Amino acid sequence: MTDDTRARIIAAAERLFATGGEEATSTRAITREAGVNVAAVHYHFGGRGELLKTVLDRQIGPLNEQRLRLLDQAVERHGDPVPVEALLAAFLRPDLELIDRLRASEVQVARFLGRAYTQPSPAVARFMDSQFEPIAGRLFPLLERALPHVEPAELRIRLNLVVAVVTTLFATATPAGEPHQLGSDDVETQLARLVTFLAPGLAAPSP
Amino acid sequence: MTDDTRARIIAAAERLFATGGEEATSTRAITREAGVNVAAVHYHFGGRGELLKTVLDRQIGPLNEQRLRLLDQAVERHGDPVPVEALLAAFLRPDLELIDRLRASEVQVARFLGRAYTQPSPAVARFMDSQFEPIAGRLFPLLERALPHVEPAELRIRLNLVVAVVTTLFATATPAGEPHQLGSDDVETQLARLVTFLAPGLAAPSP
DNA sequence: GTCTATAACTGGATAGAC
DNA sequence: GTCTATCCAGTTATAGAC
Repeated sequence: MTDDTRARIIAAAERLFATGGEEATSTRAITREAGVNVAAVHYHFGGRGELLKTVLDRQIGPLNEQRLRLLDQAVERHGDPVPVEALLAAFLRPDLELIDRLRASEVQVARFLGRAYTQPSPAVARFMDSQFEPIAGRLFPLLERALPHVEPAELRIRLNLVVAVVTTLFATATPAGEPHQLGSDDVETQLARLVTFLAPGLAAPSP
Repeated sequence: MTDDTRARIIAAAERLFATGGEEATSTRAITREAGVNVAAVHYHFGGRGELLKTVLDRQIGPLNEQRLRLLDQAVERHGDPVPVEALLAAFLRPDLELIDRLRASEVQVARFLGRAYTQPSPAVARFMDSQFEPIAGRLFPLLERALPHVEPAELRIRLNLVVAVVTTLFATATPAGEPHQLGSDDVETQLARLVTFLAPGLAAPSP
């Protein structure tokens, strides 16, 4: 039952990190939730920190793969200057879908991803940066071509503000019963709202 | 020396919460930093939780007073429909100035205020809501008159997105030496950037 | 691989002497 | 008001039996 124990630990950690946040979740709570022994975490992962990185990677890895895929599709569909609205939608959709999945699951909320952005321990910070880099490397040149009238330095700052919004959407995600921050439970509506709000700011002339 | 002890505890707590975050700061660390006895926190505040609320109130209270003052000034200056840019500037300026002060002080960063937004314990969440309510009550009607073409429900959501940006500015504030997220160390420039980015999104037609 | 038992800490809180 | 001493709950981690 070695693989099973490992999987149960990961599942339990995802549930507890999601509801209570990383810092508030002890190894013992995880093993209790998983129904396995305390020592199993150290045996299978080497300690609490390694388990955390494993869990983060399992969430963010697929998210970013989807982002790259959607960006490719947007380029195919729209040709050279991809409209900024399409770029934004490709960038934001995976996040909204993930929040939606987490809200719908038995898990209460999905704030721990937001916390990974806003209050990273140094180790987590390095990890998050390394995950985001390939996305920015793909998205940024496309944004530059879509918005040639905005200076790249200004655009870089504005992209960080977009990321800031997404971050807080994670950090303040509500449970399934309560009303969604973006007003509707439908992901398409949420996406349309976000793009409508963010695209004009990205495209605004430099101050 | 009773008042002195109390003041020293508050000062030490502000320093430590600012650098390490609230959850990571123990009562014992605070009393060590303050050079007072462990029991003093319980004597003067009744416990760790009450101390935290005191510290939060000292930071956020003046911030919101300034916000209300600036909103009043904007109304005086511009007359009935205050332009959305002026409203945004009045709302955002106190935050940017506070971040700037905290960056310049001996304190490394000011992330703990961001954390109070994004990962509040239930008690802190209630406290933060009660602090924000009078601001929203003053700002929202002004926004509605400035942007009559946007439905109030839509506007409410967009205002939350604006707050999300501010939140993350706090949560990810950089130390004094490192480059500022908003590109410049000058608060006026930062404010102009933020308003330029956020105002068009607030004013956009409903999707 | 899994468990018990325990070491070695750190946390908040408080009783009681001063 | 301030201190010491102490309690007790909870944490990571690991040694060693099974």
